[in-house]
Amino acid sequence: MPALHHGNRHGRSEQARRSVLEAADDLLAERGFAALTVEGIAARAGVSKQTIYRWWSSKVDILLDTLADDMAQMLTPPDYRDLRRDLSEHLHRVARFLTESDAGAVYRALVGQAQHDPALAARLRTDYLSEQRARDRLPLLRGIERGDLPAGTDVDVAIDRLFGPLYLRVLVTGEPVPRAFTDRLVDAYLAAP
Amino acid sequence: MPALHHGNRHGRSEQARRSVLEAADDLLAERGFAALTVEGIAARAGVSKQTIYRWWSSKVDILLDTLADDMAQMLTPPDYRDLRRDLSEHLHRVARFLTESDAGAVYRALVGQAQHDPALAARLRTDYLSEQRARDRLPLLRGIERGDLPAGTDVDVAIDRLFGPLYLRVLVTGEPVPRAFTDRLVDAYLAAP
Amino acid sequence: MPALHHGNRHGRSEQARRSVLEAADDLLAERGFAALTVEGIAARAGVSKQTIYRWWSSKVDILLDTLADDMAQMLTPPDYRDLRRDLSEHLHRVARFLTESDAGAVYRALVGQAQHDPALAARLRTDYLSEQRARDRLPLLRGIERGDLPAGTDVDVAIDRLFGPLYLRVLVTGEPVPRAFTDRLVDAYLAAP
Amino acid sequence: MPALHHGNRHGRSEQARRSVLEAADDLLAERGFAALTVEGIAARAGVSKQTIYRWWSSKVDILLDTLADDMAQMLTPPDYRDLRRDLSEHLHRVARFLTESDAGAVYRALVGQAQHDPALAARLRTDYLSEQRARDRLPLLRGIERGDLPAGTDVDVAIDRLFGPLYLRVLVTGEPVPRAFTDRLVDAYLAAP
DNA sequence: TCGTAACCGAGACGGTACGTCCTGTCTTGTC
DNA sequence: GACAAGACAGGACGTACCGTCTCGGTTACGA
Repeated sequence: MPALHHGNRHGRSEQARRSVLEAADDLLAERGFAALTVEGIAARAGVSKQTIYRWWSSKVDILLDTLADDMAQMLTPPDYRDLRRDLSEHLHRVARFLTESDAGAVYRALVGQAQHDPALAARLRTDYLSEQRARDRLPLLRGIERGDLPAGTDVDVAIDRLFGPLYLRVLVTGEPVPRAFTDRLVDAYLAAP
Repeated sequence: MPALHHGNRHGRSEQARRSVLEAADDLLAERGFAALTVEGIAARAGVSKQTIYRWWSSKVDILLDTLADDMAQMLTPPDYRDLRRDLSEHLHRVARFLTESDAGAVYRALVGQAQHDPALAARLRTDYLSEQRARDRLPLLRGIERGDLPAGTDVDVAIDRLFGPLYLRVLVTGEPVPRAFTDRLVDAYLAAP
Repeated sequence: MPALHHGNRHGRSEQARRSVLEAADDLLAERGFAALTVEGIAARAGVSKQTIYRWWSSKVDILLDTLADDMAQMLTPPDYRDLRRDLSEHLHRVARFLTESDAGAVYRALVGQAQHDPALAARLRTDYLSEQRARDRLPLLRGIERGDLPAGTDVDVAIDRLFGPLYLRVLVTGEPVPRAFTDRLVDAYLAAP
Repeated sequence: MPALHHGNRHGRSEQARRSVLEAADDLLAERGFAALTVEGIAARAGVSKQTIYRWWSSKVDILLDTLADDMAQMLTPPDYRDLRRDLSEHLHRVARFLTESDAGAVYRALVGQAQHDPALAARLRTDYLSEQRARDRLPLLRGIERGDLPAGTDVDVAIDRLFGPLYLRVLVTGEPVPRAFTDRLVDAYLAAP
């Protein structure tokens, strides 16, 4: 394993890749998406622009790369074998991811940018949101299996009802999303699933 | 009354103002937010860049201006003296506004941009979203007054539950928002208000 | 007699005219020709741009106006009935006009600008330089009349020989033009007229 | 030796440099200094504005660059071992340079602009005029060495007397500068050196 | 062991849009 | 009818990034 190298015939430099992703993350957190430029990332990462364009197509592409691992890691729902608790915990984690984590800031920036860029929107959906949707379904599917939810439950509508209000606050109104709020959404859902 | 004039000490040219707003609207619809430039708007509107910068601070500022009238006009909830029908109709109109109208495209672009620009986010909230929130409250307040809803109903949470799933589809997943979906949200809310 | 008025049916405002000429002069002296703008003159003079364009065609036109009186006044050669003294004194005065006076600064700016603007060059020659040339001829013509110079003396070449070195220093090399230098030119000319 | 390349870490593109200088020269000759713009030069040269600003600070800076070679080449005095002939020929060449050559047009434009711009004036003097002055001194120094001129001759005043009338005609009066005129200046100088 | 291929940094290149400044024209209402 | 005020279309300014390109240096396999 070549560990850290500065370029050779055997593949890209892992060091350069990490520097770029970290620089992009840092600059996004420090200055925001609007002030994020490929030139800035290159300078911060100590990397040439060419190296960036060799491996990524744009600053958005870099951000998508930084997101890949984090989402699966942070947003996999727990399994307490208790529907209410599973939902409550998962919603709370999603809320914290979106509002407090660096990865959440990247996510919000990408969802924002997707409003201007249909190609990004499509890519986000196929590569990221569909996987997240699959994770979000898990607690509900387990609930159906256990008989805590009726067999015919429309899981997708359930997810829209549970997570929609959360996204509304995060993306539109900017209101905080405390646990009391997410728990109330769970209550409302369970009262009329 | 000076009606249409060409700009003098007594104020700006109404003709120039309208040309700019229309040009911005058209270009957004035709090419999208990313391809929208102040230079392009100026050229399309037959107006100098200086005139644009005299009255607006950025392309975002222009778009905010195009939005002002449309929102109040398109998104005022009807009053059928029937809570279910009021909510159903209003949600449906909001859904159509967001997904089908030119003004909705402007709105989505601005919400997207607000993810990158806290100042825009703040301005959107104080100048636009709070007014819309006030309009959204009306059917529910009337329902409470009529006794169709309990006196202690938390109207804001109700709005989050009713509209959140809609925004999730529009801004994130890109799924369509048919009337069947919005009606289902109304059903779920009324089943456990 | 309308004395000072603010614009009316009785003709142009003398106050506005003076303000503009003074403002132009001051700004040229303070900031130089390059930083001189019609807008700046208007602001400094407390006059509208329209008023300037009503009476002058450009900033150059204003400067020409400021020059008109000064040149005749400052550059009329004295008559001591002594060729050497007349020439010495006149050359010295021209040198001081060009290097030390505000009007000289205007003159240098206009000669500079005339290198870029053939119309200005033509106007300078017909309206200003020809009159100055006529004044410069006077001491020599009087010298011929008195018999101090040969009858066939080429007065124009004489003027070129006497004043050319002076202009070379003022316009090109930037060297000072002390009286010793101008007197030396007179000596050289009189030694071989 | 990389000869012609397209610009990289090892230096600028010689092709871009030449294109810019030629374009500036052509445009000055065609339309004059006032109509010369950096944008116009960039467009004509097929070069981006950024490339121009990377290497030159203004259109004046470009023109200075075009002048460098031409002056030394066109204005080096000949050596016929004959003072009168050397001076006559050199003056005539300078006159033709100033009035007929493209480089002379550039020179006149720069001297004109130097009236508005002290920094340019200083740069012209240190980088160009002093070298030219050195060349202008050569015939006179050789004349002194040969004994054709007195040992104590003030060479600088001699140059002012010989060239001043020429510059007066070129820069101020616009009169032609035929060989008869320059020869007459030589005669006058040699009659009273 | 040395050539060679892939990757690296550096940075110049042609472009596009930015936001500012000034030009010269115009319109309005006052004096 | 001249004036102050100032909005207007136009266009050049100088700057910031974009995405592409070429260069010379570094690394490590394979001939």
